[in-house]
Order: sequence, then structure tokens, then C-alpha cells
Amino acid sequence: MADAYWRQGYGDPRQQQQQQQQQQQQMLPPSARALNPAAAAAAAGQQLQQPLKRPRPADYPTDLPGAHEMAGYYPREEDRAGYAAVRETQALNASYERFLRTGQIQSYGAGPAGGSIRPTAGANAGYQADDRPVVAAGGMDGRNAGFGGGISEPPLPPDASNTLFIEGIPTDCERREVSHIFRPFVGFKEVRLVTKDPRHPGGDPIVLCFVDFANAAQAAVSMEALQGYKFDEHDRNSPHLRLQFARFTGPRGQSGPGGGGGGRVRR
DNA sequence: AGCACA
Repeated sequence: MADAYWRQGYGDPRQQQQQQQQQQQQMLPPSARALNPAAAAAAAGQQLQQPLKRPRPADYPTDLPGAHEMAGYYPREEDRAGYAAVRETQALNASYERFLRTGQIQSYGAGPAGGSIRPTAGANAGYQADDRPVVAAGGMDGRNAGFGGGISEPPLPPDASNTLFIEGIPTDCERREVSHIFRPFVGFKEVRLVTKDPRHPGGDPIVLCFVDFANAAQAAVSMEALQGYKFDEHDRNSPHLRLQFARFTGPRGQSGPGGGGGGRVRR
């Protein structure tokens, strides 16, 4: 189905633009076309360098999807993902092999129907979760309440928290790099790195890491997806990430901004 | 193995 959609030409930015232009030509009155060199050029079938920046009549319909949006959206999505981002799950699995291998967690919920773990790979992707109704997620009363996709979540472990404790981060790894890994996950909030002195003198210092999520369910999704994540994908003895729910040690990790959401799961 | 920040 998705294929059919793509085959209609929506996936091709150039076709996209041409279609837009043609539509626009048809909508422009002849006078406007005459006054608009770019439009005239397009009518003559010439390639435009910047077709999207040409001037428009003041009453040009603005409720059409802008060509810059339409033409830009799909290709960009594709570029980011590095392949045809037809199905989110494929994208996810390709990125996080461990998740693919185990396939344990279909979804911990927390997100739009069928979605949830989607590393939207962009910008502020993670932050949309904050205002979204976190259905059936982390310690809220409505756990396992059905929603759109009919996906039922596995119950969270009783020690679940909205903060993950991560070991196995290389010592030369900076906060920014760790953020890159976690940021795509819905509900991501913050990364904190802590350097500990080695137990045995002479050893390398170790890096511990705490990652906050908006709620425990979202933390769980991320934990499953990244469990065993290799920092250097082609290096056999690259360190593997080990993720757990962080032990509760203070108020900070207990409740998210949702007011009662997140934190330890209580029954 | 290892659990900090407020």
C-alpha cells in the first residue's frame, strides 16, 4: 500500500515540484501568468532554479500544501533514515539490531497508536511526548487501556523508573554523543554523565550515565531498544551498553512534569 | 561490578 503511494510519484521531489507547478499554472489566471516570469517559464517547460521563491499574487491560495513542504518532506525523511522510510518498524530495527534480534518488546506504549519507539530522527522529536496523553504508560492507572492500534503493552517491571542507568559508555564519550543515541526516543529528556574513579588503581575511569525520560514506559522502550548497543558497530570488542532502570535515590527521578506520571511504578 | 543530579 505504501508502495502504491510512493509509486504515484509523491516520493520523487522533482516530480513533486513539477506537479505543483502544473497545478499552480492551472490556477493562475492568464493575466497573472503573464505578469509572472517564473510561471511563464514553467509553462514553457523550462527548468526553474528556484521555483518555490517566485512571487505570487496576493490572493494566491494559501491553503494548498506548500510545495516546499511537500517536496522537502519525503526526501528529507529518506535521507535521514538512509533508506526508504516506508515503515517505521523497519527503520527502528535497522538501527538497533539488538531490538531486532530479541524482538521482545513490541511496544511499551506511550505514543501514538502503533508508534511509540519511533526514532523520528529529527529535531525535537522526543519532546512531543510530553504533552501527548501517555496512554497506558508508566505507572498510570490506565495501564493496558486499549488505544488506537490495539497494541497491548507488556507490564512494566515493578522497579521501573523514568530514569535509566547506563554502563558501558567509553570514557572518551561525551555527553553530546550519548545524547545522539537517546534523543530520538520519545519521551527523552536529559542525559547526565558521571565519571567514576576506577576501583583498582591503574584502571581506566568508568563513565556512568543517567538518562531521564518523561515516564517509565518510555524509558523501558529505550532500554529494550538500546540494550547491548555497540558503540563501534564494526568493532568486535566494542563496548556494549548495559541499561537498567536507575535506582531511586531522590525526588528528581521520581515524578515527571506530568504531575504524578512517571517515576516508580506503583500498584 | 559500578547509581548522580536536586
